[in-house]
Amino acid sequence: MHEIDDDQTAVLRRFNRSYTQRIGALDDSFLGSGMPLGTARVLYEIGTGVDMVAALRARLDLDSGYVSRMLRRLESDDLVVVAQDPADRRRRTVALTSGGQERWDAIEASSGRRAAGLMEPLSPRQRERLTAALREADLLVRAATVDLRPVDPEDPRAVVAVGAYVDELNRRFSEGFDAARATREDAVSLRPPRGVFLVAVSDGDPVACGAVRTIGPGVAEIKRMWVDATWRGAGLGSRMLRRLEEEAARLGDSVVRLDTRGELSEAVALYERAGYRPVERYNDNPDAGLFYEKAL
Amino acid sequence: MHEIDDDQTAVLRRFNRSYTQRIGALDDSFLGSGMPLGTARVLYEIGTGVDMVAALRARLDLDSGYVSRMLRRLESDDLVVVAQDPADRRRRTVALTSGGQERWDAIEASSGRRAAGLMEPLSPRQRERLTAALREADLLVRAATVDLRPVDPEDPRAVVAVGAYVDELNRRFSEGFDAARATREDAVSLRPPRGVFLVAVSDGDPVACGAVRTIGPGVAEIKRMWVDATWRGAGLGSRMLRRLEEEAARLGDSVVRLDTRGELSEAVALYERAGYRPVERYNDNPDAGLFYEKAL
DNA sequence: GCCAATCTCTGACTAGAGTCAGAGGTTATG
DNA sequence: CATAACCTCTGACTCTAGTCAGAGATTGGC
Repeated sequence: MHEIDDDQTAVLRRFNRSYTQRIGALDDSFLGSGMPLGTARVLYEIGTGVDMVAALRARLDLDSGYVSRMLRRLESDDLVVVAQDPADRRRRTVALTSGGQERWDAIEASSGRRAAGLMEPLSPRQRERLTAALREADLLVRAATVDLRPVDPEDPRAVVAVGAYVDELNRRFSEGFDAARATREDAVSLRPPRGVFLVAVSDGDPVACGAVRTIGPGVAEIKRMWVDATWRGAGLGSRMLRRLEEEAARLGDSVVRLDTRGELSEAVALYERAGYRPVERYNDNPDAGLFYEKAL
Repeated sequence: MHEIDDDQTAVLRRFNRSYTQRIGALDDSFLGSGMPLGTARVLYEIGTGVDMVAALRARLDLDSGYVSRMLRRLESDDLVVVAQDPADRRRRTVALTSGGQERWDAIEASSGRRAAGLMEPLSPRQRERLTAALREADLLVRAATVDLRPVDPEDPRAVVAVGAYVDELNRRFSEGFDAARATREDAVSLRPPRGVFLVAVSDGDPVACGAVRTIGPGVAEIKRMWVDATWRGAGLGSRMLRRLEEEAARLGDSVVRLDTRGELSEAVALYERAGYRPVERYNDNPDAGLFYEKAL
């Protein structure tokens, strides 16, 4: 790996210190709502559309008993209603009551006011600088902390990612790719022991995917490379590619191939940067025009 | 005031959310130390050189009883020694023991490792982008959250600030300005009811200062404008100037004057941007070559 | 149709963070 | 030199956050 500069970690740590001391106080806007922070966070998530208790727990990474108790409190304050999910009666759904919605709006407004208050002392130009810096830092911090995890091609997150991938191909080439067919195909070849499907998940949402499978003795092929449009430029593609190569090695392969097409210029640039070299057509994929190979 | 863009607060809030969820975990490095976060923070501050219990309390903004208890715990773990301050025996001093220093080093190292771990997935170029963005954000966030507060010219913070101001003049012009004399003069004219002395304090340290005093019927004069070199470019100077003008108005003045010299180009630019216009020499300050005035 | 797995809930805890009221010694001030 | 102001400490609390063990209802897989 590349060495990490001490100055860089120092900047991060310095920022962390000043930030938690100052803006960390933004969290207190939750406190201004008169309920404990944990409870307010739960209410907030419900307001943003999380409608299953299990999803809530996964999102906030909390103990089930703890969440249950907080929901009970919110219920007795008449801010949410919890009901049985008719589809699976073990599960429970949550929703804001009208009073809960009001409270949510109030939290939202107060949080916005605090953010505005923080920026208030700055001149318009400085605000723009701060906003730009935070936007950049946000993208990179998020990108650095997504985890690439192997999932089954039929896992909901994989299905969503492939759906987005196919949508994009259709938007760009309008040639009628079919997401359901893609998933059916993937289910055959892109799972152990012949292949691996990886998704990059951030806040529970898939933001990138990629897969690899063995197509011949010692030869692997990379498929389904996709990065969400808002996440490009943060190095997610190359990270995914690197991980897929590791997976190929683990499958026992020493050569990696892939097909793509010239119009996907970001992808092509990514592959070439990563050391892939053009080769002759090695399959009969009618949608592909360019073929690449790399020896591991 | 200027309107604050909703998009800008949205960026700030989005950043805040992703940040506290991800890097906020940097704080856990304190937790890895086996002691509660509060206690670890206290130990950390002592290690950075805070040597008075009172300073510690002010710095972390904690209840005196609470700090006392944490110190007791650190003492019983043989990490710090608390002793009476001989100069003022109500006060107590704190220092790390050798064991405490070891522990501090360990916390420091682990915190650095975590920061490095966060950056590890990023490519060198992305790391540079992240570092630059955080550096910029840090400066602006700090600048936005300093508070400008009126203090007595003999307040230690004012004395330190004036000292830095005089040092800088001496470095740039080497004409033997004298800090002690400056403070003596300020103590006469730059305190209520005739004048006001403002310091910008960040983390307990003065990072900018400025003062205003009435020098004639309806006429105020601005003095001691200084911004710490590492804090320039964050709008602290114009904020200070604006506040001083408000103070002048409060003193009942409607015209503000000031003197400076052409070599102080940043200062001159600041004044001109703020609407100050050159006027004839209005005093006999031998160190000044330029004179400005603004009607409020 | 049984058994294991899943989801949610309750009860019983622990530990950390922080507040408040005063006691006791010490120093500035008129 | 009395008195107010100051600094630190102890005791007695409150509130949150979070954990753990199981009970009860429900569902999926063989």
